[in-house]
Amino acid sequence: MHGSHKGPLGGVSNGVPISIASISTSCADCSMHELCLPAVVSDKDLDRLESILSKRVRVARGDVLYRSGDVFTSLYAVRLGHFKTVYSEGPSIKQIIGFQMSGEILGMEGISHSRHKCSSIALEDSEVCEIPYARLESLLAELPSLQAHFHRMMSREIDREHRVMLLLGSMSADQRVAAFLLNLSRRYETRGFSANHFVLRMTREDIGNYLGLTIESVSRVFSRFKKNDWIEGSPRDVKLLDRKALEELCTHY
Amino acid sequence: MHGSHKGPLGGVSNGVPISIASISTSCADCSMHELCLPAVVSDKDLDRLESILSKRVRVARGDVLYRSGDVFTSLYAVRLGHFKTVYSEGPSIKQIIGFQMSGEILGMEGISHSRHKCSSIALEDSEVCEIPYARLESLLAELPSLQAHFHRMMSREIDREHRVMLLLGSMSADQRVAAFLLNLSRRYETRGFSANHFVLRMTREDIGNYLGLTIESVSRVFSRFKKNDWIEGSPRDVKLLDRKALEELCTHY
DNA sequence: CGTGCGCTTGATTGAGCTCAACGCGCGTGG
DNA sequence: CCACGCGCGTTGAGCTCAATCAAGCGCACG
Repeated sequence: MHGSHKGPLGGVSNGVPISIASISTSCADCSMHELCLPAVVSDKDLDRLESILSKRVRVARGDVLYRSGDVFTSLYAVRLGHFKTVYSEGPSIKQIIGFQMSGEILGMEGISHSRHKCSSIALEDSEVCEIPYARLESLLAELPSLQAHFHRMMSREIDREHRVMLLLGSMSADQRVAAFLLNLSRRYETRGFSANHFVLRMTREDIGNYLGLTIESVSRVFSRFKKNDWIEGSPRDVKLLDRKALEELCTHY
Repeated sequence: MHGSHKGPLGGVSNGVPISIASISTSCADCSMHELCLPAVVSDKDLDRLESILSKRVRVARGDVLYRSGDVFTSLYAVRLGHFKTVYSEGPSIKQIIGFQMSGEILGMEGISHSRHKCSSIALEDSEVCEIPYARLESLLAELPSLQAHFHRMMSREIDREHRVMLLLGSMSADQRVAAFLLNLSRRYETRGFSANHFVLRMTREDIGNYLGLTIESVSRVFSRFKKNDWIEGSPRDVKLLDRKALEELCTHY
C-alpha cells in the first residue's frame, strides 16, 4: 500500500487534502470543483448537474474501472486517487496513454464507438464520480456554459496527446523523463500540492511503457538525474532540486 | 505540382472523384457527406447546418490554413485535398500530429484555449468548409443527433491519437511504416478509392517526422518493403502488393 | 546548364535495448 | 524468529537498430 488514505497530515505532501469522513457526494463541496466538469456551472445549474451523477464509485488499488471492450455508458471524474489508462491491441501489445488524477475525466475515448477502447486501472485506492453519458448529453444541450466547458475538456485531452506525441516522436530518454516529472509537478501544483515534492503512484514499468522506454532505461535516467543533483529521494518519493535544469533539458536541443 | 486537379480519369487512382466545375457549397451534394459533420443530420436540419457554414476556402499547396497561436474561431472540414497538422514548441521543435483528407475535421485542438495550438498546412491545392465554432455550438444544443455526432468525431480523434501513441511508443521502424501505409489504405478505401494503389501527398521528411523516424530510415524501410515485394511504385506512387505481410508485421511481435 | 530539392544508399556511431545478476523491503509460512 | 519467495528497482556488459554523416542520383526549374 502506498500512502493512500493518509489525509492532509500524512507523510507525503500530496496526500489527500480532506479526510475520508468529510467526503460528500456534492460537487459544490468537492475540492476538485474548479478543475472538473462543474467549473463553469452557475449555482442554480449545479443542482441539475449533480442530479445526473449516478453515484460515487470506490475503486481499490489494482482494480479495473472499465475494460477495453466494455459497453460505454458513463464517463468518470476522478475524485480521489490515481489511475492509469491503457490502450491495448491483442494480448501482448499495450501502451499506457496517460495517468489521471483528481479532477480529470476518464473514458472519453469510448464515446466514438459506444465501447471503451482503453482500460482504466486504479493505481491506489481511489474514488470516482460516475457520469452517465446519455444524461450528460441532454444536459449539455440545455446548459451552454457546460457544453462549452465539456468541449474544452475534450479538446484539452487532444492537446495533451499532441504533447505526448511530440515527446514520443522526438525526445531522448532523458528529455522524456524530465518532461514527465515536470508535467506531474505542474499538475500537483494546480491541485494545491507541492510542485517539488511528490510521490509517484506508478511503477517504473508503467513509466517506461508510457514514455516508450524500457524499465532499465527509466531507472538509469533517474540515477543520472540524481548524480546531477537535479532530483533526490527514494524510488517513489521524488524531490525536484533543479527544476530549471530539467526544463532546459526538455526545450534545449 | 503533384497530381492534384486531375479529376477521376487522371493518372492516379485517388484523384478527385468529381470535377472542379461540379463542386457545390451544399453539404447534400458533397461527396464527403456521410463521413463529415452532416452524416447523421436529417434533411430538414441540413439547411440549418449549411446556413452556419460561412464559406468554402481554397488553400493552395504549401499554404497555412491556420497557424499555432492564431485566435481560434472556426473548425474546418476538408472538402478536397490533403493537409498536415504540426504541433510545435519553439522554432526548431516540430511534430506532425496527423495527415487529414477529405471529410475530416481540422482545428479541434483549438477549442480548449481559444487559440490554435497547431498549424495546418495544405499538402496540395485543397478546399475546406469553414465552420464558425460559436454558431456550431448553438446549433449543437438544438440538434441532439448533431451534438452526438460531433462528440463522436472528437472522441474518434482521441482514439486515433491513442493508436499513434502506441505506434510511437512501441513499434519498430518497419512496423511504423507498415501501419502508416495500411492506415492510408483504409482511409482511401472508405472514400471509394483503391485500397492498394494511392499517391503519397507528403514528403519522406513529413512521414519521418510523423512516425518518429529520420528521412533515411523511412527511405530504407520503403526499399526493404520493395525488396520483399510487399510494395512497388515510384517514391510517391505506392502499390500495396502484400497487404497480409504488412498486417502481420504490425501485429506479430 | 547549373542549382536545389527530394530521395536513396553506404559507412559509421551511439543511444537505448537485451540479458543477467543483484539488492532491498515485505509478506508468508515453517 | 528466520527462511524464503516475490515484486520492484538498480546496475553492468554486450548488442542492435536507427541516427548521423556523407555521397550521389534524378528531376524540375530558373
